[in-house]
Amino acid sequence: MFALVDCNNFYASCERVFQPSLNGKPIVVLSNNDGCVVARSNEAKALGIPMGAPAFEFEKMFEKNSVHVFSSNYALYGDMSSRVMNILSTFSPDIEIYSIDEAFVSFDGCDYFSLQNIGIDMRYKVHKYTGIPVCVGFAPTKALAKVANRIAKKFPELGGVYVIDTVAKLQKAIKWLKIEDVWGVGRQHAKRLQAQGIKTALDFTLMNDAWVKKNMSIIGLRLKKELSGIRTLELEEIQDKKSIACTRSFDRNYSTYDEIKERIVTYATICGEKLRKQDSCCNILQVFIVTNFFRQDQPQYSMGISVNLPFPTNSSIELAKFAVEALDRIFKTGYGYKKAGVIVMELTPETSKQKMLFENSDPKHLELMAVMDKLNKSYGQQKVKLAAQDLDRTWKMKREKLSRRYTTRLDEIITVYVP
DNA sequence: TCTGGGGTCCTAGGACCC
DNA sequence: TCTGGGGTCCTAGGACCC
Repeated sequence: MFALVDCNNFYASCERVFQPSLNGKPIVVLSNNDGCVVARSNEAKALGIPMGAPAFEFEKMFEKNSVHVFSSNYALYGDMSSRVMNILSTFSPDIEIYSIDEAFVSFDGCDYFSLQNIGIDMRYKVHKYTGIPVCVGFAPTKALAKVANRIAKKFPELGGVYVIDTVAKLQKAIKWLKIEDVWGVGRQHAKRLQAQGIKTALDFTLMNDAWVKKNMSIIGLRLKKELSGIRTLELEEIQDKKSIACTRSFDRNYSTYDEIKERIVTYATICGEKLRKQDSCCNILQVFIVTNFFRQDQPQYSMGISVNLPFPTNSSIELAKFAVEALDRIFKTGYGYKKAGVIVMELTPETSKQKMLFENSDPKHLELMAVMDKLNKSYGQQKVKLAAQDLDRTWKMKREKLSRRYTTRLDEIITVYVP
């Protein structure tokens, strides 16, 4: 059996741990630049605030309903996540961290244990040690564990744990689950399936294999089996990333080459840091720039370009150089740019770097980057920069409602008043 | 005025090879 | 006049996830 453990309204719950007075009150957490709503407490959901709602459109509504608004605090969420995952690892050595707020845990060979009780214990310990509420769903396949988790979340009277361990429960669950809520069925597939008269996960499992294969590829076919109780997905090992991206919207429209160039260099530097963290080099680098497509009154332009590097590298200096060369080939004046990004691909391990005949990554950079990474780790992100970056720039991203980094910075830890 | 960011996998079709 | 067959690799685009 698999367990799927999923934190409830994760980002909102993280904020609440350190401000318990907000329990029972509506909370939303915003994306970068305080742009969109990316997390909502149950109370905020009940107010009808949709996922992805643009913050500026809802400002008055937030105020009227006393919604507590937070900028995203990834230092906090990342640390809280690893605490939760550590606790889950004590229940079984076989765990797959599926995202920042959920994990699959394998309980194969535990036939004589009560999974219900294990689930209750997981919930208790995670909440006791971190303050984060979670729900647990058990089932024989991953897709069904997702379903079980959904049921645990949807029906609070179950106590946050649900086990699908009989045919009757399986049938009942997939009959209850609407097709558009199935894991792996997005908007497009849902539309096409509904057009075929498919309303529930059960209907889907009764479909013709050929149709599923043709319209949803072998992924759809696998999903169909999973929902019927036949295992096709196993726990996955943590693997190195196959591509790494740094893409950001700007705080305003940028129109000059120099402004964009500075951003591109910074994004390339960040890609370099991420590459070095997993000991990879990249062989392809992609750069894109786009104007603000919400502004129909302004001329639009978007362009990307992908460059095959002459040698694999993870040196920020070299990546920045190639990124600027790429930018030069796509930048056009006369537009207000709103977003840009650098993506690195075809990653190969640092250790198996191929020596090229004529050109190679500068070996001196290896040590230099190691020193840069070390300094930035001790003194804070982006303390040591390339000269092509804006040295005065501190943090232009809009983050007006940022909470403290309670768990990762000594100078920001929680204050306790003793009367 | 203001609208996020970072990933994965699969397929069809074209280019190319012998 | 008649004009094969079987591969591989790459890429763009589409779908999905959180």
